[in-house]
Parts: sequence; C-alpha cells; structure tokens
Amino acid sequence: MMKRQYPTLAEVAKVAGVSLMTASRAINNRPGVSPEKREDILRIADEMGYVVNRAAQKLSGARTRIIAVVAELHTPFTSDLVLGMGAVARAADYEMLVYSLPVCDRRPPGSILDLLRQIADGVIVILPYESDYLESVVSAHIPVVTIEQGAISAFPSVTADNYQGGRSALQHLIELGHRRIAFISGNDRLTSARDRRRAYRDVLAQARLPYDPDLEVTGDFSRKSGFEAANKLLALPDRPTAIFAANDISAYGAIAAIREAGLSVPGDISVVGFDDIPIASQLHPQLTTVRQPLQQMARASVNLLLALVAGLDAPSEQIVLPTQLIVRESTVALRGRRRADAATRTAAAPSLR
Amino acid sequence: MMKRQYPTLAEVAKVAGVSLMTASRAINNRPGVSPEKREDILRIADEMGYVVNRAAQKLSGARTRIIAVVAELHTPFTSDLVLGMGAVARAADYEMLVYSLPVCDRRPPGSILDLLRQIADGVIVILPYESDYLESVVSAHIPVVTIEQGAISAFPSVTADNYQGGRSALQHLIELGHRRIAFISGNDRLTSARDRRRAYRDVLAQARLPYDPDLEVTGDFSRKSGFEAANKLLALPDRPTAIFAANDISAYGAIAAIREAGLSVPGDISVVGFDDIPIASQLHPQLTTVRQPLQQMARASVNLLLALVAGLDAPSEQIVLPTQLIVRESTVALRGRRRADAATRTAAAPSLR
DNA sequence: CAGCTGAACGTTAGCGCTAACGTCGGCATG
DNA sequence: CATGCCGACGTTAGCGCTAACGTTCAGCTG
Repeated sequence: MMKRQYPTLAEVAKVAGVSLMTASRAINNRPGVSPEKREDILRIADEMGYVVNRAAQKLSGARTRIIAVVAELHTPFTSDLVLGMGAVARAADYEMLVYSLPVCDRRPPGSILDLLRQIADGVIVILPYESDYLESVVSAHIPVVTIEQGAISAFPSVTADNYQGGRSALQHLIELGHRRIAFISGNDRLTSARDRRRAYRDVLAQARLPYDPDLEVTGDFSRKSGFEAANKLLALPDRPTAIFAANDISAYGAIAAIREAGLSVPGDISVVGFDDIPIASQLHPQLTTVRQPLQQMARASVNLLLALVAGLDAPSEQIVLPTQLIVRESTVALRGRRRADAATRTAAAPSLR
Repeated sequence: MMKRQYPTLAEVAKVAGVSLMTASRAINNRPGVSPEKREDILRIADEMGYVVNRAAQKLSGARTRIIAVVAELHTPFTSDLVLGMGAVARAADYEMLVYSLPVCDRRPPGSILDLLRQIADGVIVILPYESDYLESVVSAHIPVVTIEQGAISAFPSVTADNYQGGRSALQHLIELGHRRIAFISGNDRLTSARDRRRAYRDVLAQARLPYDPDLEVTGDFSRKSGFEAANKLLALPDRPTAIFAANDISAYGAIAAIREAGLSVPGDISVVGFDDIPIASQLHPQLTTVRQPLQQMARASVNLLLALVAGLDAPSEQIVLPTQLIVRESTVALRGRRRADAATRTAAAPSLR
C-alpha cells in the first residue's frame, strides 16, 4: 500500500530533479523550459501517473480546461445537444461537466452557477425558460453562453431560427394545398415556442388565410398534450386538413390521436413537427419536420464559450443558426373531400418553389 | 464595481468579528460555536452572499457534498436514471455533476475519474460495458458505485434483475400459448444483455421447448437492429408467433418490420420488450415489457454511495432490484393456425406458477 | 572586458479552506 | 484552593497549484 495514490507536482519535480515551477511549466506546455528537460519531466510525470489537481489549479486562479453545461436533460433534444457539445469540447482538449437541472423545478439557481464557477472555466446554459436564472447568471463571474434564450439575454447566445423554421413548415403545408391548418403550440414560457407560434400566425396572414382561434390549441411540448390537442381539433365541426405541431413529440401525440379516431396520417391529415429528433426518421410515419441544427449549435456554443474563456471579448454575440425543413411521409398534398377536385387540385397546387 | 464579487470566509469572519475557524464551524454546522454566535455568523454570511469555495474545500481534504455520475447519456434509460439520481442527491443536500461519456468511444478513462475525484466525494458509474474503465476505477481513491455492472465488479453495485426479468417475459409468452418464440438479443458486451439471453434459453429449456438457433437473432439494442432482426425472423419458413426483444427500442424496431410485412402486432406476432421506457405506454401498440426499477435503482445507488462517502464500509455490496413484467397490448394468447388446437392449448399451457 | 540581455531556471507568497492543535476561561471535584 | 476538565474559541500549517518575482549564466556588444 502506497503512502499516497497520486503523486503531486512537487514529487514529480523532485524525481525529475527540477523545481516545482519548472515542472509546472513543462506540464502546462509553457515557455521557459529547455526541450530536453521538458521531455524528461513529461516522461517522468507520465511514469509516476501524475494528474493535475484541478481544484488546486482553479484555486490558484488558473484555467482548468473544464467547461460546464447546465441543462434539463429529459428531452432527446437537450441530451443530443449535450452529447454534441461534449464532443466539441473534447476535440478542443476540454472536459465537460453537466449539471442536470431538476425538471420543472425552481430552486435557488445561483448556487449552481456558483458551484460551477469554482470548477469550470465557462458555462453553457441550455435554459429555454425565461426564468430567474438569468439574473444570477449575470452576477456570475464567469463566461456564460446561453442556448435558446431569446432576445432578452444580455450575454452571448446561440439559437436556432425558430421563426424561420416555423414559417417553412407552414409554407410547406400551404404549398401542398392545405387551407385549414391547425397549430399545436408549445410551452409559451419558451421563446422558441413563441417564435413558432408567431410564424404560424404570420404565414397564415401573409397567405391571406383566415385565422381561426379554434385551430390554435395550447400544448406544452409533451406527447400527451399533442394527443389531447389533436382530439380537440378532431372534434371541430370543420376539422383541419393539416396540423403543425410545435415539436416532434407532440406531433406524434397528435398522430396517435388521429389514428385512434380512425383517420390516417397523412391520408386524412398531414402533420408537421419541429426538431427532427432521431426517431422522427424511424417511426411510422416518418415525420415531416423542421430540423434544428443541433451539431452546429453545439459547435457554435462551445466555440463561442472557449473564445470568451480565452479572453476574446465577443461583445454579447448572438448567433442564430438556420433550420431546415425535412419533408418525409407525414405530409401530402391535400386530397379534397370532393373527389372531383382531385385532378384540378394537383395541378392547382401552389408552386413547390 | 466591487473589488471582489464573492466574499471569502475570512471576510465574513472579520465582519462577524470572529475568527476564520469559528466562521467555518458555524457554516458547516459543526460543534464548538455558541448558538447566538452561530446564528450571527450565518446571517452575516447570507447578507454578504457568501458561498463556499468547493475547490478550496476539496483541496483541504474535506467533503464537498458533490457526487458525480459517469454515463452514456444517449438513451432514455440512462438519462432517466440520471434524472432520478439527481433528485435523490438533492434531497440529501448533495449536488450532482454528470460526466457524459462519449458514445462508443474508448478514451483513456482514468482521466475522467481523476478529474471527478478532485471535485466530488463519490462517483456512480453507469457503464454497462465491461470495459477497461473498471481497472482505472479500482485505483481511484474515491468511493464508487456501479450500475449494471455484472458479477465481476469488485465494488458495490446496483443492478436490475435482468435474468429474472427475462424469465418473466418468456414465461408470459409461454403462458399465452406461444411455442415458437424468437429472441432479438442486445449488445452482448453488456452483462444485462447476456442475462436476458440466458433467461431466454433457460426458460425455453425448462419448458421443454426446442431451441432453434434461427430464432435467436443478434441485435445491439438499436431500433434498426430490431427492425432487421425481425425481417430475418419473418423470412423463416416457419416464423415465430412471438418475439422477445432485449429492449424496448429494438422491440419497436421489430414491430415496425412486422407491420411493413403486412402483419399485425399482436394479431400475428406478440412482442415483448425490456426496460419500460416512457413511450412504451404511449406508442401504439402499448408495449408489454419488463420494467426496470429506475427510481429504485437511482435511490439505491445514491444512498449506497452516500453511505460509502460517510465512511460506512459497505463491503462491496451488490444490490439486485426486482424487475416487473408489465402486460400491455403487444402480447395476446396464441391464435393457433389450426383452430382445432385452440381449446386444448389453453388447457395444456404450462403451470402459471 | 564591463555591461547588458534574455532564456532557463528557482523561490516566495498566496488562492480559500479545514484539521489539528493551541488557549482560555468557567465550573465541578477532592 | 489546587486540580482537572470541557466547551468555546483562536492560531498555525498545510492541501496542490500558479503568478510574480528572483537568480544564474551563456552569449553578445562596443
């Protein structure tokens, strides 16, 4: 049994016959050490199984090459994002720690950032809610990048273009000839949800389609809410021929309700989602949806954060990344109720650009 | 602009008119401080917005009240587990940090544990693979609890009873009268996958049903592998009437394949999954599956870890938690090809024990 | 060859905290 | 009243590291 499992830098230095600082410089790849000595030290450190103590490193005011992510991990959306960030961070020789935010809970949030501040060099906050978190983040003495946080944010942020994405989804349905298009909204505490809703209304207005409040049903991004919303829509005297759901999960909820009602997707009702979660291309029907550029968001946010950590004063940069409409099976051109229309409609369908 | 954003314990002590140690004792709720003084100090610390520096705390050899979890976060299974652990940890006034393991990557793993060791008081490793991680874990000077790590593990572990779960799934199918039962395996690098496979073979043997190698198809827990495996099974001259998939995801893959082949679940083929992921009760058909006791696993693992952290030498405890068969829509009693059999079969079904 | 320069080191003083050991009274005991 | 003891504090010495300054010495210059 060894006296101490992990050697300290001092011990490495002693074995290598140099001073503490020389060893530190060698290991941190800093100038001021001759090449031979550096190699020596690195070899010895390796042999001894030396690993820097990041707590000590941080305490003495240095970088730890750790970034932290704060996120609610309960959706495929966030966990994929986190996975992507991890890969980007590792590629930049950073480690990444995740703080999993309790779902739908509001605790004194400052403590988390205080905690992470003591460990990490920077923090990415994936926090779609406009919550009080922001205030505490402001006071945190550490670089912070937010994801999905709307225009309000005072710091650098990375976000997908939810508004444009919503527009493209709506336009797609309109181009397919749909006129009665419903919207199943998301949780309006989220900027992203509001942007999608706004897109729905705007495109409707611009296409000179009537806005029917009955067609806009409140949801909360959950499968269940999609299911219930669709049931409401199906109960309407003049039910919609297409539904735009604010996310994929609720879109599948809606599809389940439609099927239970004995109708088919897209035969009777076309459905568009949002996010392009992985199973959207696997589940039946494969979902037409708006893809969020997850990988790009991960890359952009980490790179932005690392730039801030490096001291490059990116002055409150806001990065908006484009979304992309992915057309799959869940949407088709409108087949009118009156068969007679069928022929003309196809011909009359608006240009598919 | 303040001189320093965060006050140190020394500053709090000075303001409170006490020594550093008295302040420390008061804040850490340790004896040796008079009640009035303690209250005083706590109030002042609060007013000054004091937060302990965990890096310093850890460096000086104390507890940080942080635990860490190492996991591959890409499945609902693991992320739900992590969520549950977070809740349990918080309830015990611990914070929890997650290290998201790169998927299917093998990096020098020690570094992660070394990193976490410097921050956390203990680590939970959710690592179904029997990988080299173990070796490095062994040498980590920190309490470690593993999840899902088979019998090999030298340290405390918490796991679901995969073998018994597999047995109950198989027995369920046999009780329903099925005789040709296929198995879509999981990734055999996982102990859990191997246990489920073993259960399949054992129950088959005990029920004196013939073991047909064609009915055991290799999968890897992915939806795609389930899909492909089912296609293989459907192509058999004498196709199975029931399928036991090693997890829910691949079960749904199999269901998709069955449907594409124009058959129905459970009408033509019954399907059982494993895990009971949240959507198993929502997707159509609702899946008969074996529920992993996620909440209990989370609770048990965190509690075990905290016990170890507290110094209670739980000598390499192995906790195995029971699984539970959840019967839903995807399985039904066999409708024999020869109608005549129907009556006798029910009667001849093995005892339901 | 004095004087300077700069690279290659070494030394010192913390970062913020806690363990371990003082100190100092008050109070009970013989 | 000396002794012992205990609770309430204070002091000191680190934990492992790095920033900021020393120091040393080879090599160059005029």
